[in-house]
Amino acid sequence: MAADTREKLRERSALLWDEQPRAARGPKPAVTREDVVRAAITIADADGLAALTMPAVAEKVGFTTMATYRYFPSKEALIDACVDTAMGSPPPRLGPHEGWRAEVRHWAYAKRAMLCARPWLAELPFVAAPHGPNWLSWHEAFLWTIAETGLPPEDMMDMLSIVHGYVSGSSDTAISLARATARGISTEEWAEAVGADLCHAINDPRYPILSAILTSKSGGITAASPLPTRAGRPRTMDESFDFGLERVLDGIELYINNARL
Amino acid sequence: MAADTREKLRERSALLWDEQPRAARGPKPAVTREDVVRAAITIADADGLAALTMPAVAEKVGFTTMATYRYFPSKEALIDACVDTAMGSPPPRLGPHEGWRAEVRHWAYAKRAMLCARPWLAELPFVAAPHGPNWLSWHEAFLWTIAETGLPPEDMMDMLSIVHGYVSGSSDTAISLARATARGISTEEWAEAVGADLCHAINDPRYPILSAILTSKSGGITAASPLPTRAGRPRTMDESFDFGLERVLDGIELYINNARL
DNA sequence: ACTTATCTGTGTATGCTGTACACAGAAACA
DNA sequence: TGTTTCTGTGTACAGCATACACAGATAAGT
Repeated sequence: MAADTREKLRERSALLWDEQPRAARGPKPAVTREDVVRAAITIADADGLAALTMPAVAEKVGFTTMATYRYFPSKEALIDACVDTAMGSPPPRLGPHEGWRAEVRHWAYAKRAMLCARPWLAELPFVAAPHGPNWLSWHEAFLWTIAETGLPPEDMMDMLSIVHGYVSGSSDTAISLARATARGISTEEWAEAVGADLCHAINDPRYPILSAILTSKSGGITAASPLPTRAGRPRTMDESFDFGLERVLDGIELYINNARL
Repeated sequence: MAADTREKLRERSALLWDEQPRAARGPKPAVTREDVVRAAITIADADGLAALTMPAVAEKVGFTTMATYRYFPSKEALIDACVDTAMGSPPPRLGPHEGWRAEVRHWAYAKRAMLCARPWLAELPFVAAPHGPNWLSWHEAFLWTIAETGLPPEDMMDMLSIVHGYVSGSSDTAISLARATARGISTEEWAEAVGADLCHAINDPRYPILSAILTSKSGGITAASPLPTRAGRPRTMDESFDFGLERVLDGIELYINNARL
């Protein structure tokens, strides 16, 4: 790795973690770094990550494009700060007597809700990007919920990886819908666009099972979920997430119970 | 949704699915669409998604930037094709007597390996993007493995969502490492960069549990895994993935067994 | 109070991107 | 032999991230 790259990463990380002392000389900045981040987040919330440009941020804040660079050395550094701020704090835990399973469920719901509320967060690749205080807080909150199980540290971390992985991975459809909604696309139009490609499978010999599922009476694309649902007991997108989460929690619970023996 | 947007999506989808008839008049194209896609994938493999620009693709193929637009109407459409091609075919199943659990495990490993082999795939957000033949094939392959359980269609689709979610979500660390490796960054350097931010938790009162784990004798950052491992039984990144997958499969198995009653 | 160092926001400029458009030549049909 | 239609090229433009130099503002040191 070029020393250049390493230095840049260190600088980005420092911007997230280290309070920089206020400059002694010179005029005071017109706004704070927090103001710039707030403006950037507002833009991303409204018009998506593609609209988050340095000129747009500058205009929102009220000064010239280049002035933004007085607050953040690069767009990457600004986005780092946006991510950590937009992530927010993890939810407060339910209570002391709820048990780890309810707490983990609570955490997972909150994480999913956070990702759907700010769908642009999921567009940012994890490229050894600096992780800030809030990112660590979410991890800490999960570890707290699982600590009562008495699992050894490496198991706790792996449980975090499981639940985090399931939540972020399985929410991509919901996030896609959220992104579409944020841009003024109706749920029906979104479902039509997503479902259109699935329909290519129908009657295609390469996809016998998918085709059977999609044409079975229990299959079908609904507005609430592009995945097949049974007429009598349709499972919405959120219900599918819940269903999957319970399976994951079952697996974790089984391990915990076995580990206690 | 603007009719414009919808039409563009339809065009992108058509490019993935519909064989366009060869033009009758005019000169024959110098290369094929597949050649263009191959060149683009080569660039992305070598230098990441950021290096995948229209000029770069054109130069690789051997003609002018604008000629690329004779093959794909937009960069988005080109990337659609790259994604589907780069994903490749799902692995052949193990055999008729291996059982669903071994088959699903096999599928999950293959999917993870595919994502790590082409880390730039994970950088592309799922924005109601068209899904091509290979994408459907991976789904079909999974459904095949789970079909023998006799679960109803909606359960099969949800199981797919669970495993797909876990695999893609929990592989982000491994993908990040793969991306770094592809760019010539050593594993040690990568681990140092990722671990640096975790270390901020140490002795910070906001992260008591994380701090305790990181400073415990079983904690520590190793080259193979930025997550804590126990000295006696270190769990590498891949082992953590396996461990988590087995928990997920346990949860699924429990449901299947209960459903059979 | 005056100098001087230093910081802020601005203006200008550069190289890169995706892509629109018009054109010249080539290939097949009439 | 036109005529049509498609391919690859050249030119052009708007928008992006960002480098650089500058003017004015500010506060520390004298």
